[in-house]
Amino acid sequence: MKTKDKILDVAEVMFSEHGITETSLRAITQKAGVNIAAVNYHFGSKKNLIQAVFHRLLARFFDAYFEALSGATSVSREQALHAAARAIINQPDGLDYGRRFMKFLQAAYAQQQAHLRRYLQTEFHDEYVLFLGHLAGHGLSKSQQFEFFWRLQFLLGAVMFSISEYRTLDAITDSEYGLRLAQDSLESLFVPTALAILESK
Amino acid sequence: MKTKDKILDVAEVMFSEHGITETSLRAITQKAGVNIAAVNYHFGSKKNLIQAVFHRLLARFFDAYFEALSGATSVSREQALHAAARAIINQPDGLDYGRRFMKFLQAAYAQQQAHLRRYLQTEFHDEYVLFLGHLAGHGLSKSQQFEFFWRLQFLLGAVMFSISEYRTLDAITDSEYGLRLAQDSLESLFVPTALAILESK
DNA sequence: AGCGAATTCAAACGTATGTTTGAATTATCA
DNA sequence: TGATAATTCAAACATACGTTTGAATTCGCT
Repeated sequence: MKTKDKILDVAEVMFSEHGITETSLRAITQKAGVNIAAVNYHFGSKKNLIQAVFHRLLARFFDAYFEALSGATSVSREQALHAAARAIINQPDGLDYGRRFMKFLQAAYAQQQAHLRRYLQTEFHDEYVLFLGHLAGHGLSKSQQFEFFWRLQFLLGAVMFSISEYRTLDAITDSEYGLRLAQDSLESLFVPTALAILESK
Repeated sequence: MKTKDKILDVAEVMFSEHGITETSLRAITQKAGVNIAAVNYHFGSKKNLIQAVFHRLLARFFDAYFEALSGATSVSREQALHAAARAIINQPDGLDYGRRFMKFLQAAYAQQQAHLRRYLQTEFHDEYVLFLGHLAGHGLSKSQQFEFFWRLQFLLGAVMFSISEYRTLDAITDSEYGLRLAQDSLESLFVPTALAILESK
C-alpha cells in the first residue's frame, strides 16, 4: 500500500483512539512503518493531515448517507434519521468506522480545532446543507428554526457521545446486566429517541 | 488570595477553554502570576492538579443539586432533572460554571483521562449513586435498566455538548435568527427534552 | 539501460513540555 | 526577637514535539 494511505489509516485510528493533540507524528509514522518526514512530504503539516483524515471520514459518511436514501426525491425526517443511522452503524466494518468518526468529531470540538468546522462547511457545503434540510423540514418560522437548532445540538451531542463511547458502554452493560446492544437494536433505539429529541412536547 | 487557589481558578478556566493537554503549566502559572514550581509544590503533578480542578467542579455540582432538592424524602425523575438543570444553569455566575464543568467533562472523555472517571466513582461514590437513583427510578427489570443506561448516555452527551458549546451556539442563533436563549428558557427546553430522551416511545 | 522526477531516509533544528533543584524569601509562633 | 517551617523563586534538567535538510534510493518512462 502507498505510504500516504498507510499514514491516513493509522492517523485515523490513533487520532480517534487517543485524541488529536495527544497523538504525535512519530507515533503515527512508527506504527505505519514509514519515515517521519513522509508526513510533511505528503501532507505538508500535522494540521493538513488532520484535515485529510477528517475529509475521508466525512466523505464516507455522506456517501453512505445519500446511498441509503438512494435518490428519493422528497425525504422525510424519519427517513433521514434512518439513513444517517445506517451510514454510521451499518458499515462493512461494523461500528468501528462510526466510532472513529464520532470520536474524531468529539475530539475536534473539545480540542478547539476550529479549522475543522470551517473545513466541513466549505468542502462539504452542499452535502451539509442538504442533510440539514432533510432533518429540519420546511416552512418553519424563525422561532421554530431557532428551537430546532438547539434540539439538533442535543441530538448531535447524544450521538457523538454514545457512539464514540460505544465500546466502553457495551462492556459496562455486559458485565452489569449481562446484556449487549446489537447493531440493529441500536438503530431501533436510536431513531425514535432522535425523533423525540427533535419533536418532544 | 492564596497561591493554591489562584492556580486552581486559572487552571479551571484554561483546561475548560482550551483543553487539558493543550494547556501548559507555564501558561497557567503565568496567567495566575505565580512561579511555575508552585504547581508541583502545592499539587505534586499536573495530573493531580487536573483531579483537584475536577474535584471542585464536582463538589459544586453536587452541593447545588442536593441544595435544590432541599432534603425532599422521595425524589421524582422530573424533580431530579429540574434540580440538576438548576445546579448547572442557575449559578451565581450564570452559565459560566456549567459551561466550564461540561467542557471539562467533555475534554476528560475525549482525551482518555480515565483516571478522572475512577476519581468520580471513588471520591463521590455516594452522591453519584444517589443521583443516578433519582433519575433511574425503582423496580426496573434487567432489560429496563439496560435500556435506561443507554438513554442516560444519550442524555449525558446531549447536555455535555450543548452546554459546553453554549457560547458558540448562542452566537450562531443570534446572528442567524436574531434570537438568543435565556437561562430560564434553556431549563424549560431542557427538562422536557431530557424526559423525552429517557422515556420516548 | 539510463535519465530525471518522485520518494524515502537518518539526522539534526528549534522550541516547548513537566519536573526538579537549592538557595532566597516570607510566615509562624515561642 | 529569633529560630523553625512554609513558601517562593530563577535556573536548569531531561524529554518530546513538529518541522526541515540534503543525501540516498526508488520509480516511471523512452
